[in-house]
Amino acid sequence: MATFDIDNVLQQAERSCVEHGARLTSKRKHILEVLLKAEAPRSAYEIAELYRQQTDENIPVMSVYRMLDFLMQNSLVHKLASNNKFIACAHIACSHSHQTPQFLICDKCQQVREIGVDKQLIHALEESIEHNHFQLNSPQLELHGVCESCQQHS
Amino acid sequence: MATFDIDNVLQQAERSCVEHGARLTSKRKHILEVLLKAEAPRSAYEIAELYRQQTDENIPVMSVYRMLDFLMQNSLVHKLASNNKFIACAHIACSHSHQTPQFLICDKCQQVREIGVDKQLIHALEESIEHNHFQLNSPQLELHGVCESCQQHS
DNA sequence: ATTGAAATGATATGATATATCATAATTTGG
DNA sequence: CCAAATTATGATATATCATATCATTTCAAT
Repeated sequence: MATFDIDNVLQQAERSCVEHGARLTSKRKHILEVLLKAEAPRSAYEIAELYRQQTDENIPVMSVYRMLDFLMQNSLVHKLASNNKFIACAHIACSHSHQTPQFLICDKCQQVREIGVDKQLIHALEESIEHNHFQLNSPQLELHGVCESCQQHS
Repeated sequence: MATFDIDNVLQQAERSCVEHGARLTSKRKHILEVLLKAEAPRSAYEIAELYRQQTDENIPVMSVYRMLDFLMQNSLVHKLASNNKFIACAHIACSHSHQTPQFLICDKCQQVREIGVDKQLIHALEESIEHNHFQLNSPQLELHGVCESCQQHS
């Protein structure tokens, strides 16, 4: 990852938090930065370790969980339920409003692509589900498979 | 649940295992029975506890995990990645071949419905994803929300 | 019966996550 | 500006989920 400008993304995150009256403290920002630099989803414990390496400061895992909660509430980070890891939102710097994320998780290299599935498709899925008299919270999809690069190198 | 005939389902499970040369031992069968009787998804530790209650026999959690693995390999049980719990397949007694399961998980009462999303829809979703040059393993969907009954009683 | 393979038990340990109370930092209202 | 209130973070303990590994038992096939 990190092909984008991390500083720019962080600034945008800052702006977005200010707008919502949320406090993006220095530590929370560092946690987000760790995830932005990571090439793959990380567990809370991995994040704590990376935080130590990158800031030379110790951080309790407890705090990491709390900061991740904050970041998730503000749509800056997503949790992948299928592997209990966390990932920075790929659309922080985008201007358009955030839609429900859909993830393609490569089971070989662990890299994740956050994609925008066709809205009509998602809408149809929602309809089909509401047919079952079920009220969706958020249709976050996590799809496991093999990414293009890993397909070639196998 | 348990509006269906558990014994019948167990017999069908037996038949299906024999066909595939898989050994549905007495303990494995009991584990499946525990899940068939449960009203909601259960964790491996909960299953071990229910097993004790229902058979008056102790069982190591290790063994439960192994037996769950077996049952999953034989499509008799599914794992819900989003909450680390297990559920009996809703289609064991159905004659038609098993398709990839789609789950509606109620975040209030924890009950789960295993639904058949429209095949065309799933197909379209798969296409859309393969457009991204991603090779799907299995499009198991876990969708969180509120079920009909809980919507009414809130 | 003997042997080999599969299943289960037993023990240890790793990995993920939450509860709770204490302390520190920040905001707010006078 | 200060005190109180709120929010954030630290520290400790413990719950919960899962795997590794080696020993023992069961079962099927000869």
